Amino acid sequence: MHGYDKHAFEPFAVTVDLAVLTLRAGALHVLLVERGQEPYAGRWALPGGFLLPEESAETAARRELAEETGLADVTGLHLEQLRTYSEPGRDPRMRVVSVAFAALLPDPPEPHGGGDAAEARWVPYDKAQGLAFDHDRILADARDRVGAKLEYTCLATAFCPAEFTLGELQQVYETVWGTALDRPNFRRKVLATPGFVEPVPGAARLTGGRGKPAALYRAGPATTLHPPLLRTPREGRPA
Amino acid sequence: MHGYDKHAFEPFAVTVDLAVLTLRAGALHVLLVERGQEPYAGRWALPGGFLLPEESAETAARRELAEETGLADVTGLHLEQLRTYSEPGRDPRMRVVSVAFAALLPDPPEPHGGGDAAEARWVPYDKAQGLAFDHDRILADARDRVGAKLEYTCLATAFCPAEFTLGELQQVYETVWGTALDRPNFRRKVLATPGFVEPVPGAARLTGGRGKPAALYRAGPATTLHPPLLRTPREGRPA
DNA sequence: CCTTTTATAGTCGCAGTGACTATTAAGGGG
DNA sequence: CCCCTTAATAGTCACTGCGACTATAAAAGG
Repeated sequence: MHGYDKHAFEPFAVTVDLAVLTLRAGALHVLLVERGQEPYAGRWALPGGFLLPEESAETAARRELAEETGLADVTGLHLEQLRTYSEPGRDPRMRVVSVAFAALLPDPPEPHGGGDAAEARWVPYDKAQGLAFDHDRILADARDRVGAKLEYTCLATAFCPAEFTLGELQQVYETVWGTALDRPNFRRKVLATPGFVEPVPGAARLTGGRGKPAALYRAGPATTLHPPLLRTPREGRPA
Repeated sequence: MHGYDKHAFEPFAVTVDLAVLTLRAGALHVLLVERGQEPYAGRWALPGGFLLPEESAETAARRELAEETGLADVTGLHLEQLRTYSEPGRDPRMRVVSVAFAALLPDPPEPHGGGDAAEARWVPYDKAQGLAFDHDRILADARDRVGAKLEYTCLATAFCPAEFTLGELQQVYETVWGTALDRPNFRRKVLATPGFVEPVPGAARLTGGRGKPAALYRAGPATTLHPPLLRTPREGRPA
């Protein structure tokens, strides 16, 4: 009803919390910071902080992302607003409303404890439990959201560098979903989806490893996948 | 970084805004209220209001929903958190962070202007333009979200009464998506999806109209649709 | 040279689906 | 009462997307 002029209103502290996700060594990792103060001193938590007076939540999230990762340029990175957590009592000291974001990084830098001396570290998703506040829930929501959006959007390319192989793209799906995918079928599906990826014309090659060199692709103009790349549980195959 | 103890923080006003959607006469309608005060006096806006000190955003949204619709019991209604709008300047008077929700109603009551004398009215979605604040955008986001979730969740039943015919369910899809669907195919698809709907055993009948009476169904236990009910394949190269 | 490894190409069969036709069960008008 | 209309329900058919699988190509290593 927006009767600002008639009703008194309670002021709230507004923060952003970030679930910064990346892939390291074939496993999903999340950036955590160690809390130096009460409450939850010594516990790990998602990076985050207060909104400044002239910032939107998105702006604040991107600022925190830059501070926490130490990356010079975070403008190209995918930021996804998850939802807002506003339960009374989620912070024992005061009433805090927090807007949660997921951020997807292709190449994880070694983090420095940003402005606030607290240590920052990449932690495998499965080991990231017992976080401060309601951050366990936020992190779980982030993974759910990202996993779901892989199905019907081009979000997977946000985990990849500018140029990538189809094998790397497939690893994104396999790692986030925790399932194995058939390589020829994945390839057929991705290439059949218009605008998902486009080949890098200057031919290919990559991966100093063994085997036949793979062709390079970059993200295409599409944002949504038609038809979607559906998750179908499949037993692990002998790799 | 949650350095509450080190940094000063700005207090914000936190509100909820509701896009209350329903189907009347085969068209999507939204509940709007007329503003009585500046800014935007005389303009239509989405219902909403401030969070009370001990309320979560969801609780506040449900309270506002009850006040604005005059419904005695809103506990069964579907509330969907959309996103949070926090751009500075979205309210010309003060810094307001607003958590937006979509609410889905099966049977639209005639609204009374809730607590705040302002008039409330059902407006066809297509006519709801030029709203106050950034409510045009919130309303568009609500429709996008609902339309998308119809594809892969059971959300459509939230627009239907406890018992409904497949024809009514199909009208939900057709109205929200703005496309016509083939009736036999829709029927086949819905019945083939386990847990989507279940027949009301006491046989059927409804709709005082002409034609063969339709069987009645109620919502099933499923929440997601496997496989999804995809919208008419729209090919695209956006941008 | 052969083996291993990884990328890429192609085949086969089934399930889901779009387009369409047919049948059933009501009401209304002559 | 008969017939027309209306709407729900049943069934057909061809195409396609996809899962499962096999085969070939191009590199590195021994």
